[in-house]
This record gives sequence, C-alpha cells and structure tokens, in this order.
Amino acid sequence: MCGYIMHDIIIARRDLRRVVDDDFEAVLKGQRIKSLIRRGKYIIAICDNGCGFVLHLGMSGRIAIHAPDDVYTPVKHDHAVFTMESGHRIVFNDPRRFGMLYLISAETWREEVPFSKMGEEPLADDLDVGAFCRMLRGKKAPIKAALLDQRVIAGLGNIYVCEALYRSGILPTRLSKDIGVEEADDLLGHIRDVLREAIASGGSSLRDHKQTDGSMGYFQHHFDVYGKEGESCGRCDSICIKRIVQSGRSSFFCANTQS
DNA sequence: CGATGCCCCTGAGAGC
DNA sequence: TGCTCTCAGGGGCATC
Repeated sequence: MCGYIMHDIIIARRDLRRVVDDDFEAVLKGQRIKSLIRRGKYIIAICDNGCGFVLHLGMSGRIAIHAPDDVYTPVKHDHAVFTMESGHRIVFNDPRRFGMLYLISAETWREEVPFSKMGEEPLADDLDVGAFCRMLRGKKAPIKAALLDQRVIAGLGNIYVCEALYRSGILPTRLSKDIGVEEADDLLGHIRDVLREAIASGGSSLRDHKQTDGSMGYFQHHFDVYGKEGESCGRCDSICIKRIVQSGRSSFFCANTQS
C-alpha cells in the first residue's frame, strides 16, 4: 500500500501483545505511506513526515486488503482497520492477540530493539556466510533454538527451521557451536531454499494464515517433516519421523537421515 | 551477558 | 452434544 494515504484508522482493541499507542490513530491519520519494509517477521511502514508504524502478525494474525467496492462487515478479532483515501481497506485480524502494532520514528527505528539486535536477512543478496557461522559458533544452545533466535538470523519460525534442518541432515538437538563451516554453508542454502519455496507457495496455511486477498497458502502440502510424527519422510521406506519438545516447541525430524 | 522456562490468548480437535 | 485436555506459524520477561 505504498503511496496510499491513510484516511481513517479504527483500533477496535488496543490490548495486543503490546498495547497500541494512545495516539496511534491521531499520529497516522492523513499520512501517506512512503515505503513498506520487511525485517524478519516485522513489517515497517514509513510515512512522508517521518512517522511510521510496526506490524507483527504473531502466531494467528492476518492482513486482508479489501477493494474500494467491497462491502466490509467487521468480523470477530478485527482489531485494526485502515481505510485509505482510495477506499481500500486494510484489516488486521488476530484471534490470539500475539500480534503487535505500534508507532515508530523513521529516523531511529533501526537503532531500537528488536531491530538493533536482529540477525541478517537469509534472502539478502549480500548475505555474509561467515557472519552466520560465527553466530552459530558462539551459541551453546541446540541448533534448533539458535535458528529460532532472531538475533542469529532473521525471520525463521518453527516450521521452516524443522524443514531446513531436515534437508540439511542435521538433528535439531545438535549444539549450535558444533556445526562446522561446511555444514553451516549447506544449512544456509537449505534455509534460503525453504523460504523461497514457501513464499512462492503463498506461505503455510495451517489454521490462521491467509494471504492478503483471503486465499490460502499451500506450502503445508510440501512439508517433509513438520507435523508428520509417525509418518515416513520422502527419503525413508519405514516410519522415521519423530517429535520432541525443545524450548517448549515441537521439533520434527527424521530419525534415520538427520544426525 | 546467555540460556531456559513460563506466560500471554483464543480456537480447533481429540478423547471420553 | 458437551465437557476437558492438549496443542498451535512468536516473543518478551523473570530467573538463574
């Protein structure tokens, strides 16, 4: 929605993961969105006058874009509605309210957490493999936890970490610091592949995720291990996929091909 | 400072 | 049908 002017903003619920600023609507109303930036799992909107806001979808959030001639009827958990001067409506819906919406300054947002500490973008053209290796070497946590840590590398979630580790043949329990340079290089390649494929498929619609036009993503049909406990992966004839819990989250892996 | 556990919240699905 | 239990794409905060 770059170039569009925010004509009206309605915040139906302010008690998201972080409380929506009291002056959120007042600051942004009438402003034109100059640029949209994605950094890790965050979307940053920057306005002409130097104000801006951050949006994070949490676990269950989604953004819907309605055409000007669409009849919009609010549904449960529609927490924020931006009506643009063009008549387009941008609706943020988030049942679990783990999402975030808050004001930032175009000048300083990069210097503030979480952005100041965030790792590199895995899909960046100038990605520094050496920096990734050093981050891994400096972590004594399991590789699974390291990859979920947004300070190590940006934007990976539970699904894509499981899938990338499977493709790399690395057990999620292996210690981050024990991952060799060659393995790290290979892992990074698989991380990039998984992300590119998932994006091309419109993401993974397990329950809440939908694209901005309301359509589903279909990368969930291409999972090798995620959510497949007790099944066999594409490389094994026998049942090989196990589930364990690491730092409170499920890890799925192939017991035969990952070590 | 780094690692870990817990918690925030709603809804879907399984099992009884 | 309805209750209870478990689990879910994330991240921040307290605690050690």
